[in-house]
Amino acid sequence: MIGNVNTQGKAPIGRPRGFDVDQALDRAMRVFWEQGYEGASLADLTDAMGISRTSMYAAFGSKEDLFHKALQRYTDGPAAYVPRALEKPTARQVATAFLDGCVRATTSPGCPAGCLGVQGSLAAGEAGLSARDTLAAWRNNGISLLRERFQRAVDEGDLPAGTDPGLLARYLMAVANGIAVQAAGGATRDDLHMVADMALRQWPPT
Amino acid sequence: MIGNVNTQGKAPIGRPRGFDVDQALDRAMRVFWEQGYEGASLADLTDAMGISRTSMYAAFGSKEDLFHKALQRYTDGPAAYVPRALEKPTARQVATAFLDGCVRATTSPGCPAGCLGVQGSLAAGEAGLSARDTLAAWRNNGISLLRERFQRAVDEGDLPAGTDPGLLARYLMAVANGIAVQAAGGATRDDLHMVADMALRQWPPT
DNA sequence: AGAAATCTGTATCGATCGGTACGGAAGTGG
DNA sequence: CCACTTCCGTACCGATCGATACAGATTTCT
Repeated sequence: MIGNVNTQGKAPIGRPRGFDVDQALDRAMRVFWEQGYEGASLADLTDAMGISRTSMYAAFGSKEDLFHKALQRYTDGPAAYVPRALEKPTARQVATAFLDGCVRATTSPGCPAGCLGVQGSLAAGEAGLSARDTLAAWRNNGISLLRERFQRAVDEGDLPAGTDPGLLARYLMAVANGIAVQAAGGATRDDLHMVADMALRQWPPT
Repeated sequence: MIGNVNTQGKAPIGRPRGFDVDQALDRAMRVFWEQGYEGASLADLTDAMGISRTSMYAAFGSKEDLFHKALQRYTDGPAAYVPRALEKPTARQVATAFLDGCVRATTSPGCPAGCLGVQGSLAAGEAGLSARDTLAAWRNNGISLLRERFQRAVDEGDLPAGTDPGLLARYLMAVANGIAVQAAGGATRDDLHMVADMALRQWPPT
């Protein structure tokens, strides 16, 4: 009855879904974020989502599918600071906004500490290998986005000629990942903000 | 029959152990390193150690005890670059040796990629909470060691007066953790060495 | 030799894992 | 009304989880 408005005009035939898919996905994202892919059991997930196993499988396919959809939601939600940072006018502002967004996202009150893209599945047994590889690709994609943005900055003269955009991108991502690890270990937002500032102190002059 | 030499002179009564404790612990450390605490099952561990479940429980107590002993072995082995770095004469050399050792340890051929202290249990379900907290404390202890060393450097005039040793320490640990995450995702040693160099480019002047 | 102590392999424990079969409930179309 | 479609709760699947009971094997001490 909730949240399944059919934009085609007609209501879908059959019994309507009894829960809000987006809300359930949000709850699942939190659980994966906090406990990791392997550490989150079906019982943990369905309890948090407020639905039964059957409903979860019918709506999302499998635990792995659910994880992928939760990661997509994470990308569009808590990790939306990444595309926003890429739009900043200068490379320095991109870097600053990226690390600032990372600090905020990994220390956000009411959300699990750390980054789903890091702690979701960093090392895993056989059951979690797929999730691990998915997250590694997710992080590498972030590096690629930063590299392309910094390449553009070099082409535009915003960064000095001869600057290695790939190195800047990997450096920033490494610092962000380190901030995420520290956040997962309980570091405060102020602590990590100072770390981010320090990491940018030697940014190439414009 | 192997490797249980009694340093007290007398052999212990009862049937002697049929395997080398240190070697078995080394194998277990590798499994935890590669698969994480929750991702490493008893079957994975005992298969790698070459012993039965019973022998493992008799010799090490429990999975959690085994993990603690494996972490201690990791501290004394692959992570021994930390105390070595702390002994360097200047703060800059400490920082350089620390990050260099981190890059080497997290990209060592024949060893799992990444750092056991990070990926052993970063996010976990109920079963892995103890391991997660243990590793967070382990990383925080590393920060404390660095901070104390940098405080000494400030006192000795090796670092400029007014330098925040705690910030330097947390910054270095964050970079090291980020390097470990990148290594777990497949970054090469050369990639990460350049990242480490860049992270030190703005180190306070001596 | 015989008692005592320790180690090892098998076989198993109850609990939980991810995933599913099935039937009734609840909505649509005619 | 009725046929049809879909959702949901229960109950259950085989497999695996960490951990253990037990008996036989192997060693030291007396």
